[in-house]
Amino acid sequence: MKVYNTLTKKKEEFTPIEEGKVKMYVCGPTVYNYIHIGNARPMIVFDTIRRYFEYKGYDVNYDSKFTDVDDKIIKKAMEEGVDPMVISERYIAAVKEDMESLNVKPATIHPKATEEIDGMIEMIQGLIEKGYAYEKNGTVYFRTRSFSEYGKLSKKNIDDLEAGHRDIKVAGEEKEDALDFVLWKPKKEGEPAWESPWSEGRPGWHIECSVMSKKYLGDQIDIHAGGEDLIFPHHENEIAQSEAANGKNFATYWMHNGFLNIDNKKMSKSEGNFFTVREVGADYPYEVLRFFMLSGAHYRMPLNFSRELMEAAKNGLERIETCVDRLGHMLGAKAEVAVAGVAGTTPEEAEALTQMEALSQKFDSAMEDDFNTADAVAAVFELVKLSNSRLTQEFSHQTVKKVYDKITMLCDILGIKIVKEKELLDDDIEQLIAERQAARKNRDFARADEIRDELLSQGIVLEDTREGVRWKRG
RNA sequence: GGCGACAUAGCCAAGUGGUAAGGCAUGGGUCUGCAACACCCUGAUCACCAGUUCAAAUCUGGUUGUCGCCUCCA
Repeated sequence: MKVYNTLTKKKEEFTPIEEGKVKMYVCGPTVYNYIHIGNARPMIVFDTIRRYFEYKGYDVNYDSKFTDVDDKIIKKAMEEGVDPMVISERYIAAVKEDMESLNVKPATIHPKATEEIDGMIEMIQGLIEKGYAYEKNGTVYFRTRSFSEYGKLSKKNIDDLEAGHRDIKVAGEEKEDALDFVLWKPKKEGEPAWESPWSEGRPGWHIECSVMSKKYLGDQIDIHAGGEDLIFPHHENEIAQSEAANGKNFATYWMHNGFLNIDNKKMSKSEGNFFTVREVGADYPYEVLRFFMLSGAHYRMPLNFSRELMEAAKNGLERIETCVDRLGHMLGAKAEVAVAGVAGTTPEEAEALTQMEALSQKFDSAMEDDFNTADAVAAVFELVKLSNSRLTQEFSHQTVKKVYDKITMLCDILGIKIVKEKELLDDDIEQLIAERQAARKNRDFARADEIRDELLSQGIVLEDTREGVRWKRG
């Protein structure tokens, strides 16, 4: 399995620290609002990567934090006149709902920053003792230049940073060096705060991840992931903190997803061009959004979002759903002959199964190559084509079942729910469908169409297939 | 100013040396009472220039263009 590593800028063979286990940490959202579709990209991408590892038999320990204390949360709390905890708890609940909608598995552990303050104080203390950090008037800074490898992830030259045009010295007049960043800051009036040896205050953003990763996964982890914008300074600072504090290499592989853009421009609140997951969910089934994210581009590439692209994704996904639905019906209709015949006994069946295995291999190869989901989806489409064009009622139950299981399993690795739960229709709707069939038999097409239109108005779409009438929610 | 990514058919997109996967859309056809589904057919020499090679979308150099990071940000 090959993984692209931001640290080395190469695809590398994946070798876990501990045989058969994957320890991965994914930076989670700051909970001050409903998540937007850009936040959803890493969730979906890294959930899919996790699912693939699990499919390959790895025991995955997946750690993803919530930043539940931060300026934006405090600001929102003040606006609403409530405790910041009210805000963070509200949006943590919302994020979890959105994750479930998107079929993102809950992490093994979802630590919250406010519940890990002790560990942060401990790590900061250790950094001070080792000379990597210092305190000034209640604020603790990381002494960036003391960590010799600073810049190794973002490939930044520390002197270029200082010479850069950016005005780094905003509020840091008391810092020893403009590059130093905050580990602990004293509270301002009305802000939530915790006791510490230096001041009553709260931790800096970067230290959270170093601590929440160490506590639940240990000093060294296999994969650390997040959006590409986190490479600098967030992940660079995490490396400095963790490696300085623990004296060990932090993460073996650093993975970063590309951005999701709107009209080829980065989403931003100031531009007003962002959509929440819920807004998109109101217009499209959630699995379409997930499918779009996985099929629309490789995870490291930028991905453009538009209604047109979502429509294309919706149509494509429906093609897969229709295929699986058909196979499901074939299996249902043939249930009584389940024991008849052995899979692959006819040349046609054997040939179909051989091709199925080849496509399954193609899927795996795509995923093995730095999780190329777009290519993996292509393999699924080819499987659909194989099924639609080759599988007939003549095939044995076992062969059909194998193809059905294969497609649904591959979709499951991608986290795409392809099989709709069996819904039951009302008796009177069943009655109408039966009546329409009778009308069709009598060539009373006017009545048949009338019934079809009536059902359509109730959101039920009828399709007359060779295998009988099928319905779906439109 | 520093660092980096990308440029493949109408649209999205895979493809890192041997003459271009897949999806969406379009057009034609088959099936069907009709519709829908499905199936068959239909399309690109890979931004441009130069070089390396028997052979390049795929390697090297350059040009142009788009985007990102350097500040909270997935």
